[in-house]
Amino acid sequence: MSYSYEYPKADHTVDAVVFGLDQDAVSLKVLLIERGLEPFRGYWALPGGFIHMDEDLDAAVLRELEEETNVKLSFVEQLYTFGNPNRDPRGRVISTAYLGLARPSHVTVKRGSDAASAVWWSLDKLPELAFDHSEILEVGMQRLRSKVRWQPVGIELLPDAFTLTDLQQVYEIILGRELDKRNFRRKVLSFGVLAPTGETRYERHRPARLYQFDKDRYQLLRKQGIDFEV
Amino acid sequence: MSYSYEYPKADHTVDAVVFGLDQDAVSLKVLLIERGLEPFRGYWALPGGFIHMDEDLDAAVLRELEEETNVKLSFVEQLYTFGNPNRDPRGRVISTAYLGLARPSHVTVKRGSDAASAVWWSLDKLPELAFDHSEILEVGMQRLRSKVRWQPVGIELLPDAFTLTDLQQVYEIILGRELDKRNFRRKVLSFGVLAPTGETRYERHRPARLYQFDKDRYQLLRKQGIDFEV
DNA sequence: TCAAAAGTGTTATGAGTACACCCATGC
DNA sequence: GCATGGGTGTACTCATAACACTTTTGA
Repeated sequence: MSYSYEYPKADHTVDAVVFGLDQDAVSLKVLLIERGLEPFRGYWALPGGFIHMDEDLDAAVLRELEEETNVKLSFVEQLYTFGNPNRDPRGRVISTAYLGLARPSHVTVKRGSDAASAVWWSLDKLPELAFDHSEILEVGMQRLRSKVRWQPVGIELLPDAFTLTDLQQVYEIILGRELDKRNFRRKVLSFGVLAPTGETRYERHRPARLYQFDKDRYQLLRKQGIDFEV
Repeated sequence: MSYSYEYPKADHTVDAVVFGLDQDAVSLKVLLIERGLEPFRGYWALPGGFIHMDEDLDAAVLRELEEETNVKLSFVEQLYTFGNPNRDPRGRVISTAYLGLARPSHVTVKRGSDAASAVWWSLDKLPELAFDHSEILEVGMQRLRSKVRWQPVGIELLPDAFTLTDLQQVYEIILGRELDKRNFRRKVLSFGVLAPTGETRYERHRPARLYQFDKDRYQLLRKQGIDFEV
């Protein structure tokens, strides 16, 4: 069975909006690459590239991310497909954008493939981006903000063990407002998806209890339709 | 400036999951076409087709819908992009799916283009669908159900003037559960986006007040971050 | 006068929010 | 002993949810 289409075809790319935390867990960063090829050579852009003919879109994102930045994701979901006919000077290029989250421990940026370099950029001092990537980034940020209200997104950004203050800071960064410590703790603990490791972390002051995320219990509650609004 | 890519390219289509109400406003239907061409000739499928090189994705959906079914939408948004390499026997075809809503008054299905026929199907007795369209339809249904909790989706399915009982029935259909009449009315009226037309509709029993949707006021409240959970 | 859908308020419960002080450690 | 962040409980407000009867019309 063979069907042939001879008319011109669009190209298809994937691009990833990947967020991660700074080491001090106090600011949110986005992963950008410096383009090594035309067009927009020397500009900063979202990591991504052309899909292969035999790979799924999700696989293409992970591959491109691995090739260009060596970053592995703790979370990924499809964001939106951008198809404006003029969004790419090379011609008709449709791009499916993904939202990704990475833990700090997994971030070891390397040189590779089409990218001249790859760096975590602070969201408050971004460079001009190639193509329509500013628009894509904005959509990614909106999605992150709306996700955080219903799902324990913060956990995907933190290391395996973390303190409740760490977690609260992540939520405050993403939501862009301060939260009450007592209310926050009561709320997140009431979900029953956080378990103390028994360990503590001491840095200069009173040691803080470390917690870990109980993924099985989370999946169970999700199936029961439980929301996790903070 | 010219960049040429000679490797094989995927095709790109759009498909639409379009919901509408039956005349009696008591059941939710989905718009399907009967395929007139191979592959899956004679099967039922979501309306859609190949995008043109110079048109935006949104425009492509509306065009295909117009060509195949003559249905105009009161609401449309992008749903998800399906890119499994084996989803289409013709080869690599990536499809961006859209969610659409149509008012009953706008529904006048016609013959045209690739479709042998176009019909509103009840959701509880669907035929086997072509390609991965069952999966796409399921994603559309999920999106509709999650949207209904935050946005006055019901209004996009009803005619310009409607009774509160109409509106409640729409919500009950989409949510799949019964709602309390008094609570529902208090809630939807409290948003302040419904205005009585002054008219009533009488059919056999006590006449019901007709309402219309105040779109300007709705946009205003949305900008203020107001949610519309029912 | 009866059948059928339209329309209307009150109460109880639970969630969200605001708020201030003591505790454990390093220096 | 003091500076610093860790850790805890109560009271108020507001939204949700449960619940039953009267009104208006056509037949």
